[in-house]
Amino acid sequence: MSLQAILSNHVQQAVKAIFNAELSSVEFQATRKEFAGDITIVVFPMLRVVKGNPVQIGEAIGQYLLDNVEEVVGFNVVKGFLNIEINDAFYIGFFNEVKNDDTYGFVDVEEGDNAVMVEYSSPNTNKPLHLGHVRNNLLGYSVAEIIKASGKKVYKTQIINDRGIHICKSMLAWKRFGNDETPESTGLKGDKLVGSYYVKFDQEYKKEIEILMADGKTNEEAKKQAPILVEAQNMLQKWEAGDKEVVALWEMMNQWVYDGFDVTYKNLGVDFDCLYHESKTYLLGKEFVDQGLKTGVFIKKEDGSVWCDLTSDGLDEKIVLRSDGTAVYMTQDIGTAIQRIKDFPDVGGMVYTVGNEQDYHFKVLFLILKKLGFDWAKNLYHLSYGMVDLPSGKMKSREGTVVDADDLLVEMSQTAGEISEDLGKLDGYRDEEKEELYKTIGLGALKYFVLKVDPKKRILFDPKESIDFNGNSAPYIQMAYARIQSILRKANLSEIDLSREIQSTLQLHEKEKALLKQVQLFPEAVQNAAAQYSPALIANYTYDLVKDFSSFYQNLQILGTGNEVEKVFRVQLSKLVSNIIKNAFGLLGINVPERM
RNA sequence: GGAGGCGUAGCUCAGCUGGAUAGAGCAUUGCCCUUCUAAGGCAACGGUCAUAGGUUCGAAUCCUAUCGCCUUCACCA
Repeated sequence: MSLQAILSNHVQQAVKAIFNAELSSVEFQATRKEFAGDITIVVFPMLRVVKGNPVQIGEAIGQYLLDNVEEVVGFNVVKGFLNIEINDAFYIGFFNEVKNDDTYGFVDVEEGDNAVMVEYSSPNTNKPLHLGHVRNNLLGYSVAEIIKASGKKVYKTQIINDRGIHICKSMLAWKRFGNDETPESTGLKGDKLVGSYYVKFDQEYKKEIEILMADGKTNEEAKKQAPILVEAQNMLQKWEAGDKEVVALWEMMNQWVYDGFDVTYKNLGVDFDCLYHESKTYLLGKEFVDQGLKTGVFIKKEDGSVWCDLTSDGLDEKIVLRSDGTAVYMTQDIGTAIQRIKDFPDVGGMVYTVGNEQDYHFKVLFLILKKLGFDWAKNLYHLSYGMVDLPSGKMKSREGTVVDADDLLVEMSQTAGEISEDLGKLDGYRDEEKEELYKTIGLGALKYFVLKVDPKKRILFDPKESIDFNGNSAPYIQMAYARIQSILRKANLSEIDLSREIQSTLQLHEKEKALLKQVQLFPEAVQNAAAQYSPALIANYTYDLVKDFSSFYQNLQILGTGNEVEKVFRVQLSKLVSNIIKNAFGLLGINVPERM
């Protein structure tokens, strides 16, 4: 039973015994550093059922707790705050319980029927991944891990946007200007190669528009009549008709892109359990549009287009099928969602990691699925996140103002290397070991930089200012971990008996107690993060814990002074903290080094 | 115009379901490496929580209005 639960029961009993009133809940908070005590009970909310002076009520309850609860050794009341002091024995007991639990605070997966599907990444296949995708991938992956830790089964997935006019543009440019270039012949990553043709297409397109406008066409006409665009549209029609040559080219170039993406995913440390291809699912939604028409969820207009009227829900009318009967984005997403539940019947909810520019789209999608009568539709969540902007504004692929994901990863580990060299940290290590470490540190810094920010806020990324390796950053926390590993090595485990129960004769320092209080709250932090789909919560919580530990441990002779029991306790406490760091960083997808 | 989001220290951000004197990092300025890793520690400086009202014992947090920035409201995806 948790401390809060114990106290909560007793406070309710106290209120009943002293004031003859029923208290439905008790409000707790951690006692602020300036005041004596460990945990604080807020008296104000009780005034609703107990009339009187908050200070006197607090005094009465405090006295009752002191008399009746073993763990309570003192109390004081400041205004309406009842500060309770808890004895060391409770914390030492708690510590003995958890000190050897390598997964402390992190619930194991229980197989059940409450699985969650998490979608993330889902890039277009005509451009390489950039920093915006990196944020998406890191968020999605981390949220998946956090949900897992909260006790649910998770399927990671993505929908691959392999259909539509944008692919044809790259294909066409490759045919015209490609000279049979391949990733092998050029040595380029496949996604980079295809991306370069997408840019090439756009350049040609602009040229042709200018020529047409010089001929006296209006801008609008020119945009529609440019030969290269018309040709791309023809190509799309051929693709939809199943033209062999076009489909073969499409398959080849898409494969190049997938191979390129796979490299980036691997470097980012993300993965997927299953994939959905738009080209294979875009027709599925139509079936359900028909069904919805019959049940009156949708309406058909004179021109044949199908709409969903959401005005009674405060939204607009939304198109779900074009007048020519072809599918739109919404149609496809309806189909994909239904298909996923068919494929994985244990899935009871889904999380979509998609940028906040699509907030409206998902609001509508979820509403339509509800109207279609799917009971899982109430468990859909749009994990919406803000854009990553540059000082110059938005990233735009066509204008080349993007921070390329691969380049950034290389830069990060290079920076880690430079800093390490300057500090002379790794003299004497083999080159491969160094490289591995630089990756761990550089990638960690990037991931933490992105994940520590509330998902819904936009991130400003200044390439000129490198990502932090100091302060509230992954390398700081990684270093704390590495130092603890160093302590554990030097502690000479054969001499110090780590498995020994810490005796009750031990006197806890104030800071040690404060640290244990935080440790106690960690599982709750994980649950909150899962409920809110927010890795930022875990990141900031971990930093707070490590910072407290660091400032404490800086002034502490872990192996030097004190008696044997204290020494063992410090080493074990360090070990516990490092376990928590490792597990928390696992939830963020960040590795921890044994030394750095 | 309708809808949604954001606005907290010079900069980047925390601040859980309302709680005590609003917290970190960076930057600036002092100290601290014969003490298991200084990517560190201690301290100073820095705030009208966009603005104005309201709700209440109590508001950065909830409500309303205003201002500023962003997104969205396509037979694009």
